[in-house]
Amino acid sequence: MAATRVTWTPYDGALTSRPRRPAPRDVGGVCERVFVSTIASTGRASILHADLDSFYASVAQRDSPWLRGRPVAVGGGVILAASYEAKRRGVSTPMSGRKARSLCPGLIVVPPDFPVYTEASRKVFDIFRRTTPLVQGISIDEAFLDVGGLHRIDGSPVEIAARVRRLVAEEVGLPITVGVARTPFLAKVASQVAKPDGLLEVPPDGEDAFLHPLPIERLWGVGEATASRLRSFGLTTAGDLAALPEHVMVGLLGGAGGRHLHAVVHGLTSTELTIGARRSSIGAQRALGPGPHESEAVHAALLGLVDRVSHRLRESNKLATCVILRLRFGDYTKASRSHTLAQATGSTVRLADAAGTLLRQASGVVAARGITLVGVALTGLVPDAVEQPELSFEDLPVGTSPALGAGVRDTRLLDAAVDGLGERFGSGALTRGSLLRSGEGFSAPLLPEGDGP
DNA sequence: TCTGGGGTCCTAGGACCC
DNA sequence: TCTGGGGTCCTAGGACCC
Repeated sequence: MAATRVTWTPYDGALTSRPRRPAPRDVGGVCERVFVSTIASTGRASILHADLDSFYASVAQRDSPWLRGRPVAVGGGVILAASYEAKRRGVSTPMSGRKARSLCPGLIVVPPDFPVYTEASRKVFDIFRRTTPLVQGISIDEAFLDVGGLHRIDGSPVEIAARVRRLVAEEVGLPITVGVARTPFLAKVASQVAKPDGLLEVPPDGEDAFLHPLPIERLWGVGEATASRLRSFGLTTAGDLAALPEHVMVGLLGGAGGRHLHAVVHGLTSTELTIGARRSSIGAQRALGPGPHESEAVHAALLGLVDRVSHRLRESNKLATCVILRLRFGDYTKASRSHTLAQATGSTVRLADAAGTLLRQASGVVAARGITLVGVALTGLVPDAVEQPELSFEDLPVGTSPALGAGVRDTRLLDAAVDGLGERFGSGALTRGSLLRSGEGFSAPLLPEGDGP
């Protein structure tokens, strides 16, 4: 630790410009625009990991001055974020609201406000992109920045990090911690160590001194299961792991995990950022409560989720080739079922059919264990070459159907429904204006409005 | 002490093909 | 006809992250 340097003061020096631009690199994907930063010279600490502190809670304290200095948590049934005043009293995430209140009497719990977070995040990422074109977003509140070859700003990485912190404080009003190191992994660990509201550089010649005393849980990627496995072998610090040869680590954790962790504790992870990589899955899930739940209710919830994810799928101009059904049960065990489609699709009807089939296939385990959560994920995403119709359900001259749910946007769903009605009752007599009721999902017979049960 | 919603990546077995 | 190895895809599950 002695070799690390902590800087707590903002940088106010003059700025000069020095533009450089990375070359795009084809990584084999279709229409991928992936940039890999190659500017960071090995041997220099020029990767920043910038991480907003207790993001949601900090936004609440920013917007409601009376919350400042008090223990604040954001969430409801589950704590999504806790201010440092609350964290010091033992509140953490994810934790039930009830437990958090019992640990911290006087805790102020406020509901989340996601549009406000999205806007704050956008402003912070604007600051990142004004700092360097090489920004790799990790989540709504953290990103890596490669400042080894700056676009407009000069100064040492630590000076730039201090400037980012000052700009975020001045322009967005939020505290942010920055770690500076030679690799993204080390920068990430540095920022976690420096929290809250800190700045920590790990100089290249001080990496082992910084990393090796840390408990294994501090290593990015080591969670509860891995940590307890390692501790059962008497391994408690990063230095303990560094003393082991790679093949022993592989024996303990398996191929990829062992090799990765061995590389991590020897500072051998990549120095590059991956920028522009695209999402590989789209999912949604819903907790159903303790239950029991009727199978129709579970099916209806699933259809609502499919509608949501298929809408997001089309919004991002993609098609999906694989549908995954996720289930959670009363005893917190989980199960999943997946189905690969013969052809990629963006159709709510086809995706709903696949998801519904998977749910029926899983009905045995659902009945046996008591379902408490249902989720759906779409993977195998490919670009959609065909323009999707922009019509929304609300635009169409039909009344919404409770069975379809509000916000069904796939016009092909409606077409299929109309086709179904036409087949059943003869075409011509029915229009969209006389849609639609269904008690059992999309493949069930459809009845004209007013004729339902 | 029972926990929400959004993701990523890895493993392992089986099927299938060459 | 039998046997083997390698590669890839599919499926289910698990770990981890914020």
